Amino acid sequence: MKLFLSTYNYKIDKKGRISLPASFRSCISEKKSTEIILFKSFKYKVIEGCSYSRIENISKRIEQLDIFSDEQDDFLTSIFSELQYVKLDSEGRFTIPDDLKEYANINNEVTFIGLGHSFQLSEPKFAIQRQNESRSRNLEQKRTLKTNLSKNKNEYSD
Amino acid sequence: MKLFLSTYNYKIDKKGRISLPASFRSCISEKKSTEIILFKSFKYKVIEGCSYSRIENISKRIEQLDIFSDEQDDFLTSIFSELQYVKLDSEGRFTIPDDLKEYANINNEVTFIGLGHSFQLSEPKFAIQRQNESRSRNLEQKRTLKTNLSKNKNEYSD
DNA sequence: TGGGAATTTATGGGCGTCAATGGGAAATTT
DNA sequence: AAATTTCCCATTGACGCCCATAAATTCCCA
Repeated sequence: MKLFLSTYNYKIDKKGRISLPASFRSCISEKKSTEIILFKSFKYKVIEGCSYSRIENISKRIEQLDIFSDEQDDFLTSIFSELQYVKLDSEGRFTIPDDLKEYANINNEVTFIGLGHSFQLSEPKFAIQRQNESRSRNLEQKRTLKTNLSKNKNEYSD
Repeated sequence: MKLFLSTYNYKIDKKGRISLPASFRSCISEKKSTEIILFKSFKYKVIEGCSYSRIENISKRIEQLDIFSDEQDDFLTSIFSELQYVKLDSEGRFTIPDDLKEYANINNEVTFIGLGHSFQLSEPKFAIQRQNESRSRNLEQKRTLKTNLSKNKNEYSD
């Protein structure tokens, strides 16, 4: 599976439809999938999205690995119950469910943010704010970043 | 994987296209890849580039961080959302996204600088300036060159 | 080893396709 | 029937694909 990358700004049309960025479509189209999964981010007032296969993987990890405390498990369970299937039309567009739209303060415009195996949908101004925040937090903690990135260097050929 | 080496000066044509140096193409063509990844350098007003497989490796490292930790979250947001897929045409050319062009003050001409596992795209005059600076810094620190090489390796690995 | 042939590279331009967006008509629902 | 959803078609600008060419590079063979 290709990774969800980059940032896109799209408009919601009068009928409430919005295009999933073409590069995102190719991230979920292994079996010409016409569905995505959307849910409320538990951290921020944004919508989280991913492919169905991602949900399957997370589910397996929770079952097999015992690394989650009861508390976290409950947390995850509550997230799963909020997952929604969302269909894409023949042009690759979809409609954001009302409750999610409200949760993320989304009106006419949406910013898609790629996060590797998932993506976020958010109100454009809030998206910029979040990107700035995480960038500056990363810069402040530069040393942690370097250590982590170079630690496993030898495992990879490039 | 072959390393990105050397320096090249290429022109942007009327349609906004520019050739990826042939030697760079052979660095990403493991599976006849026709995509590169571009993003704003964290350090300078230049564009950074690499192969997709390099991003996959970084992704794997980030995945090893705790799920839902602020650390992982900030990495995902600040790194992946800033990366852009850029396709090469059948002649090995690509178009530099407008926001990156603006960030690096690029107009008609571009200097490619090989950096081993990645490369940089910059405004030609700025490229010369940067090369002079780093050359003189290296001369000043001649005695500690060996030590610095291993240290710098990590700095440039992202 | 030299020098011409074949290939590759950097660059140019035409044109068809696709992406993002808009809107109407048919199908479904209440 | 009114409202919502699904399917189909339209538009515009950007981009991919194709073909072309001149310069540079590599290859080959005498």
